[in-house]
Amino acid sequence: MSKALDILRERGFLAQITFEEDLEKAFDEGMVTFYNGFDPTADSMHIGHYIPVMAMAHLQRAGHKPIALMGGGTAVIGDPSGRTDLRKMLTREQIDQNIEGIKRQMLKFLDFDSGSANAAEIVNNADWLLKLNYVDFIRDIGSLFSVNRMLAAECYKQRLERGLTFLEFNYMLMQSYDFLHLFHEKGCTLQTGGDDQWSNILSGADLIRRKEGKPAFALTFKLLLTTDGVKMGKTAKGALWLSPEKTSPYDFYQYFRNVDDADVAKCLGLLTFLPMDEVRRLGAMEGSAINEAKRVLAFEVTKLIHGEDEAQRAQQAAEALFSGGGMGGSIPTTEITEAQLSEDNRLVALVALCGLCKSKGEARKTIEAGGIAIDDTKVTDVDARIDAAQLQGEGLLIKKGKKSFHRIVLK
RNA sequence: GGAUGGGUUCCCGAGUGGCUAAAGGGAGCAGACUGUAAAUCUGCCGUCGACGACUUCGGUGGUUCGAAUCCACCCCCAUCCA
Repeated sequence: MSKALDILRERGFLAQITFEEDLEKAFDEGMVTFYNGFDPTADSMHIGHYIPVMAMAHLQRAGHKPIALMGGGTAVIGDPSGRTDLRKMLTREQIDQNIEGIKRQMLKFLDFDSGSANAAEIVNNADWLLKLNYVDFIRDIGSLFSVNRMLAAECYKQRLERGLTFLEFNYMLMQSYDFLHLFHEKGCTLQTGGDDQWSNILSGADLIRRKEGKPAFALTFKLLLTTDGVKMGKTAKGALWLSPEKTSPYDFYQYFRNVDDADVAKCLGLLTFLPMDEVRRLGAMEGSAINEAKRVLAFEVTKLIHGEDEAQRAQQAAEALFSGGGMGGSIPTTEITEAQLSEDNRLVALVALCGLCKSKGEARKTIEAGGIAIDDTKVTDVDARIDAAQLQGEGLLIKKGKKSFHRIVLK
């Protein structure tokens, strides 16, 4: 039974695969060790990392061994795929800290228990890349790369028109070397990643085939794009993060509660573990009935990331708020002190403080546009002030537009 | 190293001495309509205790009553040549 690939195929993960039949056979014959790269540029994953992690989880459940490679060594170069700015250099300590944060989030999806044969592992390519000797490297590895072929790769073709430094040009070699290294050290024969990584992954697999004469495979996942072709997960506040400190469970829930109709089925397959029968049933809903599917989607995804309790609370909060009025559940809340309040008790200050608006000016403009309501009453006075009494007990519910809520209570 | 063309607000991109906080588009936010969707229409869209004030047009100096716009030097980018 070729379960592993079928599962990914059915759920809509697959973008491109090399030697599909051989890979399928390898999956069927026994445990395949595979890896997926992650950039430890922050201490939390965001929704873009989620697809590979889900795919890794599916593959591990099918009996294969996942390795999460942290790009501690390559992060300092910056992947040229689709990006124009060089990334900031991070210190070793920051990177290690970030890796810890990311690992903690992966624990929910991957089994790192060393007791099992296919336990997941985390490695950091800084451990081997930083030790490389330049001359050895270009002789052993560089000699196996054809510049002509590299230039033909789609990711460089575009960059050639805009400019590409030699530093970035080397990214492909380093990533290929990672694959070779893991092939040697861990018997890793497959690299996975987002579809924007196709060229890099492919060249790694090629390197192993050429240098070792052994099979190695490349597999990419579809990127999480909205129907408009834009990367999903962009919000007013930036990326959609998996850590509750960076994106509250409520906001996280709301993001998926609000996805485009056309994206619902895709998201259910990719982002949840729901059986495909259920995914198809929900995805086929039309008109306002599809709101039910969105509820399920938002709940399931929030549950996977933040746990069932948080998901429940986010859902209750959303439903209480949208069905008119009430508090309850976990609405993002800000506590403020008497001192803060006496310093500036204008409503615009509070709205800016809690993050509903980026600045007091923006808060003022939003009020002028009729976009701010307190306890469901539209505010018309730009100079409105709030006193301590209003913040007692349950506090004050500030609403911006139709979908953003924030509660303010006195500490 | 040489020649040429460039660096404008979140992004693209006009502007070539005062009428310019800087056209237009995109993104974003808000309003109407809706299903917490999409499409459409409308408003906002540098910052601020805001009928006013302050800071922006790669950097630093200069010319001028007045500069994103002119001059000098410097930095960066692209294309061609080496």
